[in-house]
Amino acid sequence: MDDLTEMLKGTLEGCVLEIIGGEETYGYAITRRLNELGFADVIEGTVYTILLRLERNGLVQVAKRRSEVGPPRKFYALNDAGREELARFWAKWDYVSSRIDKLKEGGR
Amino acid sequence: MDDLTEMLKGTLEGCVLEIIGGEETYGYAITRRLNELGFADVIEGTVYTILLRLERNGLVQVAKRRSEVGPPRKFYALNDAGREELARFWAKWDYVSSRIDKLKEGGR
DNA sequence: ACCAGTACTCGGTATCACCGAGTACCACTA
DNA sequence: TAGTGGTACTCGGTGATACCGAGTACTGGT
Repeated sequence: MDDLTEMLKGTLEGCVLEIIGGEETYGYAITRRLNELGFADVIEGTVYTILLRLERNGLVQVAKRRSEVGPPRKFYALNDAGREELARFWAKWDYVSSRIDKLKEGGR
Repeated sequence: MDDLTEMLKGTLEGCVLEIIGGEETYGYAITRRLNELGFADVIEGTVYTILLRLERNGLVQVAKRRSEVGPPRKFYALNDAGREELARFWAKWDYVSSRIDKLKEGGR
């Protein structure tokens, strides 16, 4: 699949929120997870900028812990504001994707 | 529904292509159509920038015609390149939206 | 000592939807 | 005939976002 970056704008951050909401995790692992999910071209730098933004916006709780296989990891977990933002994201997604699907089915 | 602009990036252009693909039409009417479809906050300026981009990228055929109710209209129709681009857009949309829905269902 | 894999930071870029101000055409009415 | 409202398009500039590239740094194995 060719370049998806424009279409991911506004949704990738929500995907990262969802992944963090599922379990406490860290940037490198989130990137791998996104790649597995089919977003093969999403790269570490992109995920880290999202994580820094989430932190700046007070949507996550951060804890630095040592790792046995490399440098320390910054673990992210959703706080209450993050869970609310995630709910808003899915509401928006449902709204937008249903309208687009309707348009696609020739909805008039 | 609150602000959708970020989520529409990369998809709004495709929606415009789809609308033009359905029938030859013009900017003002496309905006009204998008508003009806649920994209209530999409404004004329946005649609016109998309139309100019489509024209610049050689995806549409343009014809200026007089109107009985106002200034002349620029009618847009897809050419072959536009139809190909539209097909690519829907392929991307299907790909991305299915992955995101899977993530939403807790797909692991 | 070197290297591969892991893990994060940061300055800069391109693209896109949006905004605002401007131009202009037409029909209707006071 | 001047004004108003609806129609229709243009263009310079803004902000948000994903991406890029270079850099830093820790660990374990050869």
